[in-house]
Amino acid sequence: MGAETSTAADERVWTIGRLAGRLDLNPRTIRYYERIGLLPQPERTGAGYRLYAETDEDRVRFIKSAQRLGLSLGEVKEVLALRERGQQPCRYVAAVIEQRLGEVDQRLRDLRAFKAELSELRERIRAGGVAERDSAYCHYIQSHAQDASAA
Amino acid sequence: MGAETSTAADERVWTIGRLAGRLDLNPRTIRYYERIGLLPQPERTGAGYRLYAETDEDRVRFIKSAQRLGLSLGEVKEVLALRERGQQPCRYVAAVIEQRLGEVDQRLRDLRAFKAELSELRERIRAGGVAERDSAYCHYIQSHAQDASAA
DNA sequence: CTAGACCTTCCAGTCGCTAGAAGGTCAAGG
DNA sequence: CCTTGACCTTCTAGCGACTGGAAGGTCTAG
Repeated sequence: MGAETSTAADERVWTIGRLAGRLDLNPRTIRYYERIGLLPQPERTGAGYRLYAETDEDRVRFIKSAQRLGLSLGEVKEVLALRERGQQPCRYVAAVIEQRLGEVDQRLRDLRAFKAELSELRERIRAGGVAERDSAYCHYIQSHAQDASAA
Repeated sequence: MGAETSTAADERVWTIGRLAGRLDLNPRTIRYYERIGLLPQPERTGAGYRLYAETDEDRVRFIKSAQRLGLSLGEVKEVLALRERGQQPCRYVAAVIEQRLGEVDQRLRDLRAFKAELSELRERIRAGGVAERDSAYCHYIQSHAQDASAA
């Protein structure tokens, strides 16, 4: 817990578990990010333990923020790569946001339709409306499918 | 295309490609269903070609209907297994439908919140409100994340 | 000195397919 | 008879974003 490290003044250094704790993540997730190239190869102790500092924490936080906005890890990687090439990733980000919004709208429409369908089926189940005639598999599902294709 | 087969009168028989064509599926999907135990081992020709009849088509149609109602293939397998044990799967199905409805509601709430967040970020991007000050990664994402955590 | 909490690596599983590779089979046409 | 090309077979591996187990090394507190 001492503050002395070899190089910088306040270069706090954590093992993977501590970093994961700060970020509320599974250590495996951090290794995974490293493996797919989202995080650089960290320094190691003599025993091979990974060592992390604040820059790594920032980077993971950024990844998580971007993820929360619907960027895939592949897209996050692209953003990070653009930055590393000294370019502005923001145009790219803006395009992804735009695309994601379209997808969210579509998904909302789908989900609302799906909910209506499920609700209708539930009503029918509640009402006991489907007789216990022997349909091959499950009469709830099959009569529902029939009605849906008929409509 | 002849109607004569060895056993039953009108036992139409198709290869996997024809069955897939009727169902508008990839043949690989049908093999996949077989592999995970959703479809029984079909008869084979001397050359090893799979042979299917109407009962198989019905079964796949049922699988697809159930899937459309949000059952996972694991749950479909359970339904099928119940049927094969001579039990009524409908109670099980009703429970799954109920659960799925809850999940859909939750997902709708999440998605609406997510859309609001994305829209707000888009507005900000459009307005050009975020200055081009050099934040470490992408100022759109980071300023958004800050605001979100502050709120 | 030992317990147990951490760390390392590698391999495999999740879900619902989908694709590639390498090879066998079949019907039609030249 | 032979070839072409569309079909079929199997095996393996990939997608995304992790997560888990196994087998072993390391570190710290009591």
